[in-house]
Amino acid sequence: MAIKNVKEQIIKAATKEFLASGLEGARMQAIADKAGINKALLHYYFESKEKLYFIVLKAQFSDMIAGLLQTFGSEEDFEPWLKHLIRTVLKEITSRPHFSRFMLWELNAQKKQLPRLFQELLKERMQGSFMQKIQAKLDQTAAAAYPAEQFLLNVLSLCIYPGLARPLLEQVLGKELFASKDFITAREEDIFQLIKYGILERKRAEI
Amino acid sequence: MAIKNVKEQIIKAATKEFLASGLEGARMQAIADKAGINKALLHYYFESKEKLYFIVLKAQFSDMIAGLLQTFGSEEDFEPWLKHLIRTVLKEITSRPHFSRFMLWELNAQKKQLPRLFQELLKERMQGSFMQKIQAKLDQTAAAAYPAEQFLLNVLSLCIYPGLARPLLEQVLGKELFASKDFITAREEDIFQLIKYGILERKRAEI
DNA sequence: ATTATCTTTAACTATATGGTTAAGAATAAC
DNA sequence: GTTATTCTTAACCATATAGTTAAAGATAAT
Repeated sequence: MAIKNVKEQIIKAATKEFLASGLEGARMQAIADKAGINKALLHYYFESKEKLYFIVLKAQFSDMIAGLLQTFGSEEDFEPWLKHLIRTVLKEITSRPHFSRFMLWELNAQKKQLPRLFQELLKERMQGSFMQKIQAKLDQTAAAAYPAEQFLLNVLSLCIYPGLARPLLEQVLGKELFASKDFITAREEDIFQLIKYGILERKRAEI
Repeated sequence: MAIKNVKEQIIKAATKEFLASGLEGARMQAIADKAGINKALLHYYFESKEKLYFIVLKAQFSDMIAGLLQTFGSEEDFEPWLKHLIRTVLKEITSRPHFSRFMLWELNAQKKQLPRLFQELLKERMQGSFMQKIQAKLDQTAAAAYPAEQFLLNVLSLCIYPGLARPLLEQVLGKELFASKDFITAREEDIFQLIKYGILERKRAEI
């Protein structure tokens, strides 16, 4: 049976197309081409563009959330936990080069449906309060009472933005930078140090 | 003569529409509506969607770059300079809520034209090497030899990402957070502290 | 072999949208 | 008052694209 194979190929192709071009920008013909089939067969398996779109999206959300939430809640001391966290976010982001870009764009364009879908999946996967866990981790350290929201913003910003703005930054910083293999590992270490010293040492200095 | 008035209104409307929806997603009818005129008059003043698009874009790029480059090159000591820099980036970003989002999306979609336009404007406005100035500033401090690229990435990430991901983050952190007036000022201070301690104290600790 | 399922081909419909056109109305310039 | 410019109306064209359809071919299941 070639069924599942083709369905899988369609989803794969559709994922690429939707993440690269959004719902409006995506072309059903392009999806069919990428999947190596024709439009008629595409509609034989999937009713409409919208249906296919939400199937793709749900899968993407789930994958992403799964990897992240697990790491956020892991039972480690602060420093190894932070390192682990940074590495995971960087890995999840770089392994899905178009996902965050897509999210930021599409969450604004399709403002009714996507936030709801996202919210549902978050609730489904998240047991207990997520922010409280982060706060608890912080409270084990010299940075006790440092707000978990700021912490989360810092980690996400530092990990996600560079990959997001890569095409832009390459114009300013030069094409070579991001291409270098060491860059991500160097970046990983730098983010760790920045947050460690930026939060812990600041608190120590304040006392 | 009502000419300039209408042209201005069209540009204003087009800017909104293009930044919100991109080149493909923007609708000429929507631009005409927003400008309070009809499609015929729109084409009476502007040949085509593409032409209008690039006029809008060039203006936006110029505005943005102007404000930023000035601050980056200002002659101040490190700490006031950093504070000034962070404040300016935050201001430029929050005053153009759709611009960075648009850039990240569209730079990828229209990959030939936009980077070239961006590059041209950067060269035009930038005298002397931009990164070298940043490095010079860093070298005045305890963080001498801290790479200017990492520094720039850190500042931009921390300032730009939260505004960018706001709709997403509000799902996780709650709607109230960003709405609060103090949030931006608190964020401004936190970014400053984070970079100051994260870079300077780290270097001191390493010695 | 026969049947059910999968797949292609190719023409077709419906709709949205960028852009045009021509006639005329309103407004300014002279 | 006459002319040139600005603006509206409303119909129109061309094109792109989501989706359909019908007929036939290929492949697997029985």
